[in-house]
Amino acid sequence: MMDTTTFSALAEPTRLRMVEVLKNGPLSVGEIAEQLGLRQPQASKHLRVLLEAGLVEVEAAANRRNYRLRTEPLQALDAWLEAYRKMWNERFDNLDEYLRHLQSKDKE
Amino acid sequence: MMDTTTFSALAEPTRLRMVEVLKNGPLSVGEIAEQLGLRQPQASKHLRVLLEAGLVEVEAAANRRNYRLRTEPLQALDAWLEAYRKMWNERFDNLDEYLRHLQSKDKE
DNA sequence: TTTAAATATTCCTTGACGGGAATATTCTTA
DNA sequence: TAAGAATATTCCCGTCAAGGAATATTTAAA
Repeated sequence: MMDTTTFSALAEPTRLRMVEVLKNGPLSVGEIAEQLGLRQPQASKHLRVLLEAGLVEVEAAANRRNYRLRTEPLQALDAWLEAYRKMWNERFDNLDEYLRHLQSKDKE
Repeated sequence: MMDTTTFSALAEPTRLRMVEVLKNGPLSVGEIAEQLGLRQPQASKHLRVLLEAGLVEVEAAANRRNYRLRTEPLQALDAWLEAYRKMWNERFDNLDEYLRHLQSKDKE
């Protein structure tokens, strides 16, 4: 069963934006705060949550701390979704079948 | 940009379990409550959140209300993940490339 | 070694969320 | 129409998360 940690972390709009910004590559706290219009302490606090959720990792570089996105939790999410993908594919197949049915009737 | 509603709804363990149980098909409130060991009011309350998040839909059948999983929000999640799938595929490609590199060195 | 920049942490307050218990609502059936 | 089953809602309470402000910590540079 899927753990809710990833969902909780991403349920906060600011943190979701952080993840999206980090998609383009690692950034320092200051850069993240600037891009999102946050005060530095709030940026640090949210990054801490993301860190504890395993969604980011840190690398200290001199004065700065660079945060990089980790894909593992997202891959887990992806795997969790697998079971549900079957659902909508299945439904699409049904629709597809129905459309074929209509079409064959059309020929008559 | 992805909406956080789906994440919020799934961040609650009980609601996540509800979604997973509903994967097998629609269930009434009472059935859901029973399967998850919940009191009926709590089940109704959580189902309301899922309903407002668009993760389930209801169909009234006599005395009962049958809740069915809706895949749209999950499909949106799936689409959102697409951008990140590229990341880990890319990384895998790099590893792959590296292994090929090692192998070609091996031949020397 | 003092100063300054970058980042993390703490304290405080407020608002949202979840559970429990009781009650209201809806629909069926006698 | 009254009674009962299934479900929804309300009220209360405790907890927790998030923002603001201030401060601590770490590291570089003068």
